[in-house]
Amino acid sequence: MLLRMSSLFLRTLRDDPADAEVPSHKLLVRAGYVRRVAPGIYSWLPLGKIVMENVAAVVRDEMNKMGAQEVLFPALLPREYYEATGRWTEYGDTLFRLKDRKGGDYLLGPTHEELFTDMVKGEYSSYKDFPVTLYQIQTKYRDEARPRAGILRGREFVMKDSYSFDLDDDGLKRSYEQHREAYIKTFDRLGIRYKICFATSGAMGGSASEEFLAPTPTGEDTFVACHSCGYAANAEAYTTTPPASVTGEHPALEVLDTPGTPTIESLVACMNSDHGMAITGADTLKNVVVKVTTPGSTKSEILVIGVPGDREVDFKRLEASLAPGEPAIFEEADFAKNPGLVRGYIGPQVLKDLGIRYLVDPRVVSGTSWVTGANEPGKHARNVVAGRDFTPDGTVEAAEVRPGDPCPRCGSEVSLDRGIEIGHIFQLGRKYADAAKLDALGPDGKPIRITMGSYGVGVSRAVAVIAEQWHDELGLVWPREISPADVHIVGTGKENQVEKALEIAAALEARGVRVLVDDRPSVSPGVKFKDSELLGVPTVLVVGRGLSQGLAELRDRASGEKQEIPIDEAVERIAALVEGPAA
RNA sequence: CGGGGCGUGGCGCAGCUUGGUAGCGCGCUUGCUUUGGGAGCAAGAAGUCGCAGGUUCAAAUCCUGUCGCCCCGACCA
Repeated sequence: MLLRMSSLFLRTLRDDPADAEVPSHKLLVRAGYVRRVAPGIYSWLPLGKIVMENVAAVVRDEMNKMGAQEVLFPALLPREYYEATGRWTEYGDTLFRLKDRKGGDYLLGPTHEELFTDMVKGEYSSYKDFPVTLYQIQTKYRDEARPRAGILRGREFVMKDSYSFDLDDDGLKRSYEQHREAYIKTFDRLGIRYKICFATSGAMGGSASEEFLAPTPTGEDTFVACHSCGYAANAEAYTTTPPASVTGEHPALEVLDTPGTPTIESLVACMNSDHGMAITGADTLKNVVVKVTTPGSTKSEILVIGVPGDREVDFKRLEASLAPGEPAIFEEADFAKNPGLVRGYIGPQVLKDLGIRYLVDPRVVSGTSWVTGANEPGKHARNVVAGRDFTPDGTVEAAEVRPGDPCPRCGSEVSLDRGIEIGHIFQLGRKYADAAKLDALGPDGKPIRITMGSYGVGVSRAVAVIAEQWHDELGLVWPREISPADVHIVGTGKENQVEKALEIAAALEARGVRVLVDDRPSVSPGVKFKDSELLGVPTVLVVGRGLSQGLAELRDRASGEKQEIPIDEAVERIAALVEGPAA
């Protein structure tokens, strides 16, 4: 491959685009890899297209190596497939919907579980056919409420999704492990730093699920990591370690006057000054009311969540815990309709009588004593003992996770970081197989319900993540396998320098090296250097003022190292770099 | 959906308070000079000032409405 900048469809920008915030977005636009067309929708220019293909090629290679077979489904799909699994309605506004000329409902596929399942059902029917794993690299569509961060989170994006079909749980486990290994190899090759995190399976049901999160400051997912045992989990999947249950006598429950204390802060201050206590927010029990709806039903249930007063309820964690139920904030109007719930002074003592379900943080174990609301305006109670004065209906992971919280595996302190999801592996189980009645006929003549796994890699997102993790103040710094070229040859000013650059470029191309050569006439050296730094090709060869002494300059984009080399050795030196020490 | 900001040549922005010739930088075209760090000089091309209505002799500027976009939050791969 040989790209000449004199004719390459490329325009680099000196200024950051006004609408870009994150580094990958700014750089991919400035370096002329992508251009925005509509919110969350981007065009890929020649260099960007090459980079995306390179990422796709790595993903494809690793999928093929693990024995998966590539297929391709349409992006434009009729409603009926998503009707059968209920997702036409469940997916909500995120689904891009459209009508054909006859008024028939169509959608742009956000994922393709239904199609894969249906295809396997159509072709395979014997246990001898299984297991099988299929994948595709497709453009997906999600009408996100708020697309952001350029390529990182678009409404149109390229994704590799694969599905495994197995006869039993052990087979599913094997398929899952194979994908896990393949993903590790894939992301290693892509040069992405990542953390494999336990994840919640959410509304999709199923059991084991892990996310590959690439840590970056601009990430949207929060994950918990333990640096002593290596445990890592999406914040939604973090499990709180409950203290041992407490036995022993507590003084009787006592109701105190605490006027004007609807918040934990004011309550703590009042207790300590007016009632001779020495407590912190952690000694109080905060009770948060939510209403929960289940998809497909219009009724909502009132639910009270009890967490230690020093912690906020993390709505994402609560949602994950309650899935498929969807919690919503209890509003003024709701309180008005439920006079038993006194806003700011709710205590669990009366919930049983009100017939309201009460779930508590795992730290609220039997025998613990709390300061909490007395269900009357201006009054709180102390010595409210779990198991004596109230009995929760269960526990719930809803409280926020904080750095320093205990690791559920080894007890050390965990840290919190942000990351971007680049891969997700997921033991789906039989939800889709059940919906499609996907069976194989067993050796005994009886049908076996197939069990599935689903696995995704964000291909276009990976491009942005690599840019996010591999750049400096000068521009992009691509890992070689992803880079649009192996070497960027800069021929500065003088005509003979450009000629020599082209000559070396041709020789390298003949060796199978992918070359980008800056042969633009009458462009000043400064501009060419800046562009080479912005574009981020890993190796840069400058054919310039040294030419008359038979020298060229070899630069490493990542380290910034420069060295003068005899120009006659340039081809060999570069070929060696590209082919690697082993080859 | 809540909060904040912005719509002016391809890109980045000024002008709006106080109405009167549409301006700057980058990029682009032509010529000459220049050629190791986003060159210089000269001459050019390119804008329904988001849209609609109103006020006015006159609107990018004032008023009303509307559409769109970006950022933060809520929500999602």
